[in-house]
Amino acid sequence: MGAKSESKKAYILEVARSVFAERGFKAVTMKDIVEACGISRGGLYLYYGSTRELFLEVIRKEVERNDSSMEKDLKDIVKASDIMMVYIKSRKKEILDKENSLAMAMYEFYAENPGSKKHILRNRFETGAKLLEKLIEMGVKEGEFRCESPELEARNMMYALEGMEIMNCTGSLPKNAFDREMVYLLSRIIVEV
Amino acid sequence: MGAKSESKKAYILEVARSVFAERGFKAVTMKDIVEACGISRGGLYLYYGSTRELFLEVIRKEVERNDSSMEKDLKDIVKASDIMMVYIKSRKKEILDKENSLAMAMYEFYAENPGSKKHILRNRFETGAKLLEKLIEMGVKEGEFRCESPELEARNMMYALEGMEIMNCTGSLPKNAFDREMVYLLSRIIVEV
Amino acid sequence: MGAKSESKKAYILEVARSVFAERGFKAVTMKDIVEACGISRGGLYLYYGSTRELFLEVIRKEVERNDSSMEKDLKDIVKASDIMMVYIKSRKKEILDKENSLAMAMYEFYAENPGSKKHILRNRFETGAKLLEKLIEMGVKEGEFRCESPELEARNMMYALEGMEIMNCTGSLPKNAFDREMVYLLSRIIVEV
Amino acid sequence: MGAKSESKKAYILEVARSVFAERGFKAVTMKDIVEACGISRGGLYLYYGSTRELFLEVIRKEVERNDSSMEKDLKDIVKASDIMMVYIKSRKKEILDKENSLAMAMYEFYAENPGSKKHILRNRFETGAKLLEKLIEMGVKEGEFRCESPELEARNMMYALEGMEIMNCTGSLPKNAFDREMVYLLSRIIVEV
DNA sequence: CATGAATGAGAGTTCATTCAT
DNA sequence: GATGAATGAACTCTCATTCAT
Repeated sequence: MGAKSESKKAYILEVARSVFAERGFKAVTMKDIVEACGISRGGLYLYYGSTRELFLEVIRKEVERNDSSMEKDLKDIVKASDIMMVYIKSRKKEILDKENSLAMAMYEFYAENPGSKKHILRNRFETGAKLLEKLIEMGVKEGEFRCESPELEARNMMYALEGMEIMNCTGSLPKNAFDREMVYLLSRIIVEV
Repeated sequence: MGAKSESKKAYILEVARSVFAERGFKAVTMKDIVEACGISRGGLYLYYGSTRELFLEVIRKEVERNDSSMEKDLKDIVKASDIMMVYIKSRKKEILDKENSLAMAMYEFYAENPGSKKHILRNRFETGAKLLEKLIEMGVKEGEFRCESPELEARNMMYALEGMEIMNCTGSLPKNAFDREMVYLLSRIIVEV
Repeated sequence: MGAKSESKKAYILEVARSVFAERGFKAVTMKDIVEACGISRGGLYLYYGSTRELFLEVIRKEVERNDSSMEKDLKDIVKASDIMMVYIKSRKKEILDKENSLAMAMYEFYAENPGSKKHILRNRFETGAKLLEKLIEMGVKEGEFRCESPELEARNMMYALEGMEIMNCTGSLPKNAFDREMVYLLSRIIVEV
Repeated sequence: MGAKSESKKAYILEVARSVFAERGFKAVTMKDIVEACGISRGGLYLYYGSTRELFLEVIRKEVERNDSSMEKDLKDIVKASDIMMVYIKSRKKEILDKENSLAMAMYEFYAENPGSKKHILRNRFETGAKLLEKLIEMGVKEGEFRCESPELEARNMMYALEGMEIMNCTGSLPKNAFDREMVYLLSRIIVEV
């Protein structure tokens, strides 16, 4: 156990991720994965026993990747508004890149498994809200931002991001809507010079 | 002539609605509907030929119901903030009543049929945004509200509502989060006496 | 029994005949008949209990019709070759008018019920062979024809007719093939003047 | 690719052939094949996706078999009348061996697919007619046969064979009828010594 | 007589999962 | 480890047949 071919396991996971991104969670069958990977049916079962198991692993990797990617981008940045821009851009990419996004798959998965540990969606929200809150507080201290309730403002931003993500998944987010909303959100807290 | 028994058709639709509310769209099979209705396999096909057909009918009825329910509630109301409260309460009920909500089913459905006519989600967003914008404008005129950009404020509210809806579907919306957010949103525009 | 509406029974039979002519025997369902007739499911069962029952009745009528039609055409004809031409023309119409022919349906039916009484196909062959034999004999006596074995010649003609019929049913009889064959068959027995 | 077990594929085909021979084309279901083969439902679909696909393959093999069987029998034969006897005997076997004949199944199949490429019935007729024509010509040259129009004589023989085949399928060909007809056909062209 | 809603048996098809090689 | 043939459960859909009205 645990041994086998680590590289093959990783390969399967990578392919599975793209399948989930394209088709969501429920619609994906083990057969789909087998075919997308170009391996044998039995071969897949050697590594993963169900789409559920596969998906859990996919999102575990996803979390890791996101964490490290943010960390990298945040090195050497000092201004709060700059960090916020980095975060917003990263979410923008995530939200608008429908082809490559696991969002819908995760919505489907957690709709069926709401109590799941390591709830990546809940986690993403809380982490993001906390980050934004800190940034706003930092910005207020530095005189960049003005805001009476950084926590609530941060949460409002996060809700709006979630809203735009699901709307984009269902094809109901107009072009430019993301940018307009972001400009508006920032305009509410930025101190004009 | 689409006649058959109108009451039975309505009964099936009602049952189907609850099945979709409980299980989403993709996971529901005709067999599920048959069993939930307590009728025969062939009996269901007499009225509806697929889950898709059923679902489209369910949401058509849903739209009708919502429209008429809002209209009823809006009679005799004159203050903008009162109307806004009615709207918010109606959305609150919709969003938090997970057992009874078609939200997840609609997300799944439109994720697969993004270009669909009568896109109820897009429609709901646009209608709501327009309504809130008008209300804010009215409120500003009456001195109840203050707001520099009613359109953007309204859209932000709608995005936040969408965000809370999907978060609730996936079990990631904490209790009270809805109320806290609403209080915050209102606090931003309400003129304190 | 036997009473009901005779005209409706006849109407159903007429419609059923055209359905069998178009689709053969096996492929036809009671539902097809119901729809073609524009009556109710129960209504059809009031008169006929199965496609088999219907088909048997259809071919019973068919025999009657053919018998009487030949008789009519044969009145006042005296020359053997003229009568033969009438018979050949009547078979030509039957064989080539694919849209309206019950041939394929009958082949299917008797392939499943080879021992059936009132075997219309066997009957048609024997009757036709006997007729042609008599005609050839008559023609020989009158000096119109020459033929050493009227019986075998007649049977050969009948086999060829059957062969062309099934070939036409399956789309493998070329245009003009019927006429060429008939000219050849007649050329073998006609005495040139 | 299309590999799986070649022997099993062949086994299925062999069983399917006998089922088609017994029941025709339309009446045969995938379930029938499954049961006759003693394999699982899914197992059959691994190899063939429909009765149509199966049938097409069955007749493709049939053509191959017939071609090679004729070739084998024709080695070392020199007299035209001998070759003709071989052909007639091969058709006799085909026509009279009802249990084992695909004739009715092919009639049903092509009645539904008249325009089909590789129309085996049309082909069989044309090939047979051409062969008989050549043989008659050869025989005439050698003084074995006498015939004014080998082409038309050959076609007449083929039509008669077709006629007897369908009549046998439907149970309307009397015993000995085949032999009587053949004797007659040959008597018309054979030069008595 | 006539209707047509309702039933349930049965065919088609797909896939998760196992297992001999 | 890896393969892919094989199985059987589950789902979709159609129709012959019945029966209350």
